[in-house]
Order: sequence, then structure tokens, then C-alpha cells
Amino acid sequence: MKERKFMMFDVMPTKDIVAWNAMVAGFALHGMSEDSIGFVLEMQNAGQRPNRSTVVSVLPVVGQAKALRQGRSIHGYCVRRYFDEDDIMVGTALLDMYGKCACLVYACRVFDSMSAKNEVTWSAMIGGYVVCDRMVDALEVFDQMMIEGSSKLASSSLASALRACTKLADLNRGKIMHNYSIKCGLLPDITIGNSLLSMYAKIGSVDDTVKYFDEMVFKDSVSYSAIISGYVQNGNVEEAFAIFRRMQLSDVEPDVAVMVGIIPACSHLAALQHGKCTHGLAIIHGLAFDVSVSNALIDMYTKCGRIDHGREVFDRMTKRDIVSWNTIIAGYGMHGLGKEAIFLFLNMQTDGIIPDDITFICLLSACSHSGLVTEGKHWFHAMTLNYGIKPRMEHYICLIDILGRGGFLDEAREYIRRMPFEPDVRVWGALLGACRIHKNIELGEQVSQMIEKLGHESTGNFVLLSNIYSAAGRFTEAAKVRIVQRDRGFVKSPGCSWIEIKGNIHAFIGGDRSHPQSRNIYQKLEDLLVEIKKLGYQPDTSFVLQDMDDEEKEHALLYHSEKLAIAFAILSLSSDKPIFVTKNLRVCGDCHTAIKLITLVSKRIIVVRDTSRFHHFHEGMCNCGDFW
DNA sequence: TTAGGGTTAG
Repeated sequence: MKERKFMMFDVMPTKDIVAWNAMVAGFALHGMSEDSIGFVLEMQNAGQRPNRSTVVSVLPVVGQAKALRQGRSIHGYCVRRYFDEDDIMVGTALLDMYGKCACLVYACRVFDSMSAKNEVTWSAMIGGYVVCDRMVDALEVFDQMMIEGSSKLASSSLASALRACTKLADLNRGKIMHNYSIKCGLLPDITIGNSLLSMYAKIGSVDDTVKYFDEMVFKDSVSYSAIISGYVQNGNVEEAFAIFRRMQLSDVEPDVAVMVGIIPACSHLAALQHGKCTHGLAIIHGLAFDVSVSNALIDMYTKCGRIDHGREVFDRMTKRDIVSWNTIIAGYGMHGLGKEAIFLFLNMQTDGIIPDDITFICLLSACSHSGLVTEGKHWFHAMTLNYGIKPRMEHYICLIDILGRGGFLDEAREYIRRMPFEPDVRVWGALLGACRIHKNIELGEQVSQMIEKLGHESTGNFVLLSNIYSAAGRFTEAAKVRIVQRDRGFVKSPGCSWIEIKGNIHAFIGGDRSHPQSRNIYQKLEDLLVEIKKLGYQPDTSFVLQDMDDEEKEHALLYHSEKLAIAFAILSLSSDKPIFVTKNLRVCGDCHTAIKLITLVSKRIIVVRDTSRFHHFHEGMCNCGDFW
């Protein structure tokens, strides 16, 4: 505010209400919420009474800052001065502010009390429900508006309604709105165009999306980021890269949102070379030092196996937000570096950032991956006692995971019993996973029954129970579980591992012989098997689900996708290069043992990312301590 | 006074 001394405003000999309001609106326009709100207080101190225009200028800023306390006091001021009576603009600004502050009860109260509403009022109410994740209600208000027909249809209302359809994955309704926007002539509106594109990319087929994208007459950076992030969130990573390349050939410049959309595509593939190229592009376009882009880069590097690069990006940031800290803490957790994760958690607070509920999920999962049972329990309780954050289902899942992996199955069961809300299938799933690790058949069966009662079986849980039986040699029961799984339509997705060599992704499925170098790969694997058997490797056939004879089982294990990817990497990379493999499922226990020994015979460092974490294999050891 | 794209966990 010091610079203000030099402003025109300060040199004005007399300041009327118009001048004060212009300043409030000016700060608001530049997103300077604190200054805008502060100025309203300052004008009152200077003896100037805010009028309707002041209120209408400052309320959107209050909403943006989610400053409910100030918003309520402004509301009180409006009531005292009768501004809220029959003034559509004041009423709309108030209800919009309440909506943005997630205070829907008040938003609705203002909305219902308004005797006259215009299209902006309806739009603000629909938007309020969308902000608060109440999509069904948002669409109900939209319908009500259409039935009443007293206001014209604002494109903002349609945009919010389309967003509700997207969140609800309601493609049919979205398509109806698409037709409706054509009828109303709203399609050329870029906001509507991009909302439709975003909807198709997030819930439609790739064909639908490309068709619509190609039909768009005008495309801006929002169009590109909408389609790219929509694709990435849906797992259509290749298609996202294709659109990104099209963008580079177009005259549209990438912006922060485009970069933040495409960077996770590299993380999905664990494609470090792609990630580095994208990082380079962000630097060229002057976007690499943006907080959100840096956050996405930290995430990308940690998920591509390079926690060191992630840390470099983190250390170089001049400004960090809560996402930066959560991302780096989660990164250390994933790499099994729990102590460092706790150290950073403490550092973030000295840096003035208050941990949120997500921070604790990152921290607890870090404790789980590092076997830090005492620390995990401590932070779970401290979260409520010292930080006032009530544990959600996700926090319980982490806690059960920590206790379960650590072998404290009874304690985990007790925590579930004492939960203040009903545990969902994921909580039971965490306990079932622990039963698999610690081979506790009795509890495993009980937990499976609980999961069945909930009626939310998933493929993963069937596989876990089947594994528990197989590990105990009870193949009849294991087979029964698999039959039930098949009859109920759950299909186990095939294990797939991939590796990036010189910027190309090579993917392998178990037993796969489609790779051009398949013969060499299988030969290499046979050679490795001979070598590691000399070191005492015995195939752990309990990880084979089928009741085959031992020789068959050994073959099924030998050709698991992660082993194929590693054999190919040893053939393709010079011996000083670490090998990074990514798998779409958890690493199998037998592969885990085999890979430890492979690091000894091949003198390689092997890093495997599975769905849960990173395994750093080096000199016959894995940093997960054999719990994952 | 309203509206389109983005990063963290599970």
C-alpha cells in the first residue's frame, strides 16, 4: 500500500464516494483482495459511508478470498442500510459470495428472499451449487430456471450446468445441452465451446472429443488445456501428447494450465525423457518458475523415479504453496524415505505453511511405506489434537495400512471397530492386504466376508483373498474365489510393465512374445535365472494363482512382465545406467526376491514403480524392507 | 452482480 502515496487518489484534495469506489473496484479488478477489502475499512475510517456500488464491487473479492467473516459483516451492513431490499445486484452479489464461501444455506436464503431475479442471479445460484460439489442440485436449479422462463439463458448458467454434467459423468444430459446451445445460438461463445470440449474429453469417447475439437472454429489455450487434461485424467496419455504436438504447430502459445495439464502425462507413463523435454519447453516459454508448473514438475520427477530432480525443483522455488509441500512429502513417501518426509513436514511449518488434511494423508502414507509404526500412530493422533483436523476415511485407510503392514493386525481391527463412522471397503481392503502379507487366513476370511456384506467387492480384493489361500497351499479355496470373481464379472487386468529407452516406451505383458527382440529377452531371462539360482533363488510359487504343477508355476513366474522388462533393459542399457521399470499392478513377491538377486549378478541399480510405491533395488536389497 | 482449462493423497 506504500506505493499508493504516489497514486492519483492520494493527491486528490477532496475524495467523493465515486473516487473511493473506483479504488475498491480497481483493487478488485487486479485480484488484490486484501487491499480491496482493506480500502472499504479505510474509507469508513475517513468518514465516507460505503454505498451499494461499494458493496457490489467488494463482494466478489470477498467470495474469491473465501473470507466468510467479512462477507457476513458486509451482509449485516447491507441489512442495516436496507441495501438488500429489492436490489438485484446487491442480492446477487451476496448470494454469489455465500456460494463461493461454501455457505449454501445463506446463499439459498438470500436467493429465496429475492422478489426479482435476473439471469445473473440464476447463474450465481447454479455456480454456487457447482462450487460446493452439489451437482444434482445445480442441475435442478437450472431446470427450475428454464421452467420459470422469466430470465433469458445466460451462457454462464449453461457453462456451470455443463460442468455439473461433466462431474456427474452424465454424457446424455451433456449432449442434450450441446444440442440446446446450438438451437440458442450459443455455440460460437468460446466459454460454451470450451465447456463442451472439456465435457467430451472427460466423459466422452476419444472419437467424440476429436470430432468436436476439429469442428471448433476458434481454439484458444483453454481449448487445448481442456482437451489435454481431460485426456490425461482419463488415461488417454498418447492422445494428450498428440494434441500437445498439434498445439505446438498451431499459433496458440502454451500457458500455465496447458503445462500443468501435460506434465502429469509424463508421470503416468513414467517417461523421464518426455518429462525432461516438457520441462525444457516450460523453460523456453518462461513458465517453469510458476508455482503450479513447478509443483507438477516435482510430481513428475518423483513419479519418474527421480526424487533427486524433484527435490532440486523444490529447492529452487522462491515461493512454495501447500501443494508444493504435499507433493514433495508424498514423493519421499513413495520412495520409502519416511524420515525425510517427516523432516519436511516439520520444515513446512517453520516456513509458515499450515498442514492440511491432504498433508496428513501424504505423511501417513510415507510412514506406512517406511514401516514407521510408532511415528504413524503419533501423527494420526496429533492431527486431531494439535492441528484440529478430523480424520477422514482416507486417514483411517493409511492408519490401518501402517498397523497392518507392521503386523499389528489386532490393533488395526480394534481401530476399525472404534471408528466414528462406518468403514468403507477400502479400509477393509487395507486390512485384507495385511492379512496377505502376514498370512493370516482366519482374519482374511472374516474380512472378506465383511467386504462381501458391503457388496462392494473389487478385483483387487478377490485377488488378495485368492493369494492368501494360494500362499497357504489351499488351492481349492483359491480356485473357488477366482470362480466367484469370474462369475460376478470381475476381470483381473493383466500385469503390464514398461520401460523408457531413448525416449521410446517398451511395454510387456506376462508371457508376452510380441517384442521384436523377444528371443534375446527370453534367453537373457533364462541366463539370469541360472545365475540367481546359484545364489539360492527358489521360485516362490505361492504367488501363482493356478494350481499347476511346480514346473509350470516356475514358468508362469519367470515370464512375469516386470522380469521381461528388466531383461530387456539389461540388454539395451549400458551397465552404469540405473534401470527404471513401471508396473500397472503391485510387484509380485517372487519377482521382488528375484530382482534383489538380479542386482547382484548384473551389478545394476533397478528401480521399480508399482501402483503403490517405488522399490529401489541395489546390491541384493530393496529399500521397502520387503513390506509393500 | 454470473461463466470455460491446471498441480498434491487415497
